[in-house]
Amino acid sequence: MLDDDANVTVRAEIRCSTCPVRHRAVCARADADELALLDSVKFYKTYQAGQTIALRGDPLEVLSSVVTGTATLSQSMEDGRTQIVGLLLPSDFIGRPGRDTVAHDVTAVTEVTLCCFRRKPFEDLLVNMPHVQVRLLEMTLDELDAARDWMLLLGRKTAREKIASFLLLIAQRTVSNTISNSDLACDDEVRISLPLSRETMATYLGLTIETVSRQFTALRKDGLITLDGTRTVIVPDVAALSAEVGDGD
Amino acid sequence: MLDDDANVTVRAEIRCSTCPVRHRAVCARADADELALLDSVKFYKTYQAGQTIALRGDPLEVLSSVVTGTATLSQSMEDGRTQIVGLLLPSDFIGRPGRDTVAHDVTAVTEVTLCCFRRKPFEDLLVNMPHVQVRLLEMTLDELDAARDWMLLLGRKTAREKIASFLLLIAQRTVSNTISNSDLACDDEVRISLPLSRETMATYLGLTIETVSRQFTALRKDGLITLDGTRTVIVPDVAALSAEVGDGD
DNA sequence: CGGCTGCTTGACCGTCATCAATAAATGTGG
DNA sequence: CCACATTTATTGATGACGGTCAAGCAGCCG
Repeated sequence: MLDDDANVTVRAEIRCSTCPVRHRAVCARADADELALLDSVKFYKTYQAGQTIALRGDPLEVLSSVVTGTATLSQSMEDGRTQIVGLLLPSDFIGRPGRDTVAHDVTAVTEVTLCCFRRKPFEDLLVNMPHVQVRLLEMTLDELDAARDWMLLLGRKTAREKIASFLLLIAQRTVSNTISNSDLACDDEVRISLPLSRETMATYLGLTIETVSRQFTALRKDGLITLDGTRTVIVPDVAALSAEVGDGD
Repeated sequence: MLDDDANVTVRAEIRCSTCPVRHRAVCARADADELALLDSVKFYKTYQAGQTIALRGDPLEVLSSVVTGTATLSQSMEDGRTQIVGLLLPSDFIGRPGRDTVAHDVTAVTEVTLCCFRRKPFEDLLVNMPHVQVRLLEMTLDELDAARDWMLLLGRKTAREKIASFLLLIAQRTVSNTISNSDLACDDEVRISLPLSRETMATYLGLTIETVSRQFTALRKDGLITLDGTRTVIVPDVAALSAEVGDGD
């Protein structure tokens, strides 16, 4: 995992206390002692957009938290069909203590900075960091819920519902990363800047790139969204878009 | 959760030491002290096929392990479209410490016996049961992997591939529940008795009941399976069926 | 035996994938 | 800064896979 071709490794360039994901990542509820432990062993790595961070089956040597940028977890079939099975946004955790190989391909879709720990030392430290342990279980349970919600989308939703769900998901996550966990309910229009290309969205939603494009056009023609360039979506009426999702998300 | 209409509650009718899931459930690596703690607070409940075990949004009062039988986790949309997001077979855990409401609908598909714990006491005990805590994280990570594998199936696989994947999944889980975790690679034919109806399979696979039925027929005509009644499938050549899956599962 | 439920089969149709051609955005070098 | 090349996105034409609607069939139990 975390191959070193053409990416930068820096040891502890940021103090945890000023870290942008300090209060949401796996260290969220770490006390002073725990934080000092983490701080002493952590290091940063940066990957460029498009770079592979890890491949399924690789030895799992490094665990990490996303500090900035967006990465994907994906699963592929022999003939090339691929499904993104997880979006990794700032504060999300990569890798799992107790496993020795990587379970899914990890790819940077924008420039990504990771806060890294070597796996073995981290696992050893974990015993003495009950708050981190609890937080890790909590985050894993959240991911499980998210994965299961996505299963409903993949198995049962129409292309239009998938796009609407996706836009609202990104809107929600953007809002809760800027403002402090507020819900997205304001009547104002919302500007979303998409971290993903049409192709990546298609891979995430179980669609083709053409269908994604057509649904964007359709939503635009129906006045539910406005496009500013290709990567910025304006949602004039969040409630109206929510009505397209098909369930109470 | 765990409403009491028409189901049986029995306190500690089985000793943990003779429990069929003792070595695979959340208690798998519990030591003598931990097991004694669990034993003193556990109780059993039995649900009939078709009964609702819990509904999304219910207060989460009881956590449990499946001892015998099969249950499903499912997620529904307003208009009734439903996706099964998890199969619960013996040893699987239901509910999550740290949450106070049920996240998904839980339904018994056969008669189900659960080994139950009231949530609050269980959470308190958890602090003193490190082995249980670790096992719980491990099981949650396994579930997450399984959910993500299923996302590939739901998003990218054809109906035929879905059915083949499902049959092999059940075959694998049946084998590893009888023989001790051996892999299913024997050249002999394998008999699978399906715990699910066509309808439930469809809900699990993101298909309709008609498509499931048609694919069973197609696989039968191609000599990949034989049906004995409607609930028993004989796979004469596991490798041949595996070739229909599309990836190295 | 009739009625019920669950499964299979058939006919038809819609959604989305596929193939293909532009068009727009992005990048590169002169 | 513009011409050109390359990637990314849009739009169109067509068809296949799986969904829908509907009828028949099989097993089960009173």
